Amino acid sequence: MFALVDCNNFYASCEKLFRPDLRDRPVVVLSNNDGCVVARSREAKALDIKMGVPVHHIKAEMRRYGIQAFSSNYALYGDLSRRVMTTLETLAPQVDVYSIDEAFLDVTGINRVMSFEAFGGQVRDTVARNVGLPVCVGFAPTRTLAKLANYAAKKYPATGGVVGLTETARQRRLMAKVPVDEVWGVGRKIAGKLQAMGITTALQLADADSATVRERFSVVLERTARELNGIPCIPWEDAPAPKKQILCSRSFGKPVQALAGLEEAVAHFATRATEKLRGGGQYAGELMVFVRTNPFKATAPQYSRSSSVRLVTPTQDSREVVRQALNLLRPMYRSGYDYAKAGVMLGELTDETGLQADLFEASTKDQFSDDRSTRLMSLMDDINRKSRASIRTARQSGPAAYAMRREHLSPAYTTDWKQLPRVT
DNA sequence: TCTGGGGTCCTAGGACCC
DNA sequence: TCTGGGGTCCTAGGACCC
Repeated sequence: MFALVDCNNFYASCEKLFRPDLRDRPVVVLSNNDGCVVARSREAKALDIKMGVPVHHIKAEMRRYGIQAFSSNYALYGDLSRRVMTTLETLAPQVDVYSIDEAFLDVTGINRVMSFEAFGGQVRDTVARNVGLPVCVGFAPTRTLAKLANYAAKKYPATGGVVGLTETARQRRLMAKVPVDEVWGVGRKIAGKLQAMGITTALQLADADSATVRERFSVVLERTARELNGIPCIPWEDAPAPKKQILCSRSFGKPVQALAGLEEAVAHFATRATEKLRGGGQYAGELMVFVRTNPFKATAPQYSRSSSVRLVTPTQDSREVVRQALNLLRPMYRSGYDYAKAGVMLGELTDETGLQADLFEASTKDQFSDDRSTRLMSLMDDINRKSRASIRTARQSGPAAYAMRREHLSPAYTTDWKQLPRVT
C-alpha cells in the first residue's frame, strides 16, 4: 500500500512560513530571472492566476489585489524540503522522495495498527509541528491511484486533507469524476488524443481495452491504465537509481554578446555540474555545451548550437570539465548575437567501478588514483560548502554579467547565520 | 524591458552483425 | 513469378513529471 504525501503550494507555503503577515494574502513565486509564475498560494489560485504565466502579463492583477511576489529561493525550499522528508522518514519504513515537495511512503500493514485515515492525520500533524508546512495525504494500492487520492484530498477540503482509496468501489466513484488529464502520466498531448477517442474521465481510461491502449499509445499509458485498476506496475526500488545525466543551465539576467561573458557563464555551469557529479560519487564520460539566443524575441537574429565530446577517461575534476567545456564553446561562438541562455550537460555517468583506462596513456594506476586531483576537489567542496563559491576556477569571475534577476528574493532564513529571522 | 530548470522513459528508424 | 531471419546498438525526438 502506498501513501503519497504532497506539500500544499510548496514554494508559496515556504515563503509564508516566515511571513505571518502574509497568512491570508495571495502570494506567487517566480521562476529564475523573475520571469513567470511557478507557484501560487491558495488565495492566488482563487484569483485565477495561472501556472506558468509570464509575470508581465499579470502586472495589473498584482497591483489590484496586492499579490505579493517572491523570487525563487531554492536555498530556503531545499532546506525545508529536507526537513519534511526527514520527518516522513521517522513515520514510515520506506520513503521514496519523488520531488522537492512530495514523497511516496510504504504503509503496508499500518492498517493493522490504525486506519489509514488516522495515520494520514498523524502525518499531517507531525509535519505541521516539526516543519510548519501543510501537506495532503492519499492512500491507495498503486502509485497512480495514490496520486489521485492526493488530488482529491487537495481538491475537496471536506476530506480534511486525507483520502484513502483502498476499495475498488471508492476508486471508481472518484475516477468517474476526475478528468483524464488529471491522471499522473497523462499530459496535454495524450489527453487530447484520448478525448478525441471519447475517453474524458479517469474511469474511462481505466476501463479501456489495454491492448488498444498499448497499440494506439504506448506501454507507458498501458501501465498507467493498469495502475488505475489497482495493479501495481511501478514497484519499490531497492536503492534510488543513479543519475544518468546532470544538467546545469540558466537564462541570463540580461543578454550577453561577448565570448568572454559566455566563457564565464559556461565555466560556472561546468563547475556547478561537476560539483553535483562528485556529490553523487560519479564520473562523467560525456560533456555537452549549448548556447542560444532568446527564441521569444522573434525580431532578433536567432542562433542556437550545441556541441559535445566523449571523454576518453571519465572525470570528476572541475578543472578538466571546465577546460573541455570552453574548448567546445569557442568554435561555436559567433559574434553579433544576443545570447540569452547557456548550459552544460554531463552524460555517460558512471561510478568508480565503471572506469575504463585509456589504452594509450600511462599506467592504469596513475589514471585512477590521481590523489592530487581527488584531494584538491574534496578540499574545494569542503570550503565551498562552508562559504558558497569561495574557491572558483579562474574563468569564473564575479559578479557575473549574466547574473539572474532576483528582485523579490526573501532571506535564506534557515541556511545562513546572517539571515536568521528575528523575533522582536 | 518581459516566457524556468532539471530530469526520466519510450519509440522509431538506421546501421550493422551473422 | 522471385530477394531470410533474427538480433544489437545508437540516436533523435517526443512525451511525461515537478
